[in-house]
Amino acid sequence: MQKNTRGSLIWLRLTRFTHQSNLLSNDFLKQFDLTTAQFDVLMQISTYEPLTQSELAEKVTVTQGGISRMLARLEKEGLIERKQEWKTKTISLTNKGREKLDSAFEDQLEFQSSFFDECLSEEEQKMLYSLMSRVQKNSEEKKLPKR
Amino acid sequence: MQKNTRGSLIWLRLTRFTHQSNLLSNDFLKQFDLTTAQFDVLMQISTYEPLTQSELAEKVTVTQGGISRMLARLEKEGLIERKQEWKTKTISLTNKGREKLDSAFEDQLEFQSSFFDECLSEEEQKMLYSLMSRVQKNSEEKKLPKR
DNA sequence: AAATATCATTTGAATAGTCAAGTGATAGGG
DNA sequence: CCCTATCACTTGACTATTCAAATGATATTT
Repeated sequence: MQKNTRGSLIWLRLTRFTHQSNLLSNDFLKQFDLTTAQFDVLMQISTYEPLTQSELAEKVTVTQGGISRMLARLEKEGLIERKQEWKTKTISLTNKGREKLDSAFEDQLEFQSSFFDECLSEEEQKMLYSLMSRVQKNSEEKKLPKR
Repeated sequence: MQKNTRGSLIWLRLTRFTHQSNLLSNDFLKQFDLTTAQFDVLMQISTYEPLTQSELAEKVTVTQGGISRMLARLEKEGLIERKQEWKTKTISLTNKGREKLDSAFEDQLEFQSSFFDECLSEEEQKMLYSLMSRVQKNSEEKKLPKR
């Protein structure tokens, strides 16, 4: 037993890194009173607004239920608006949401980049991006039975 | 606005992949009546048992509180045992836990590997492992203030 | 021995997510 | 005009996690 495969070792590194960087990022974003997940969602809304909940769910790869709860929280905080429009709800940022995102945007992107800048060369980062793009797309294609 | 940095793009791929592969893995492990997180914890226990909760928390990079709840669930299922021993609780697998882990082990490692085997060559996998090892170690060093 | 410090674990309140069943709005047949 | 199907969203029950405050168990100091 205990002969780990290369794949499982890569998988472990990815998992641990993602978890750790999320914690650090949450801690970093505390100054803006945001979480990493919230920042992610606000970014997507800002890029694609106006859009429906299902479209947004697709973008952030979260279930409809998940997005519903997330948006309920963001709405309570006054960062986004939902308008029932036809049988759909249309989502957009409020001014407050846009301001908050703007204030955090540059710092957060810089923060994210620092994880890679600190230990990889430009070339290596390109390599990593290209490898992960393929791996990520591949996983996206392995769809769950009925999502 | 909206000029994403390379770092933030890598970060997004990593996040999306990890999330997606977790879902798929949960779905896969359903046949063994396990979740990905539980498999991870059982693996670590099996490798290092007997060990204390704090040691385990360290291994799976989860907080003490997190490990406490996780173990409570696993104990309820009869997969692990906790013995108060001195001021510490010592954790070990039960026979049931060991059997369950054994039954899932090979399939799960194969499953994890498939994410990479399907789209990367051997060389590329080595590359990815080496890059991610550096990135992950780097993130581990950026410790949170007081963990 | 009593008071206090220290370490390990638990627990309350929260975020973030899943799945699956339920609700609301509208469109189309009968 | 009601019945039903269908899409979009919500909600209940659950896992998994965080942080921070509380509890337990033992060791030390007076």
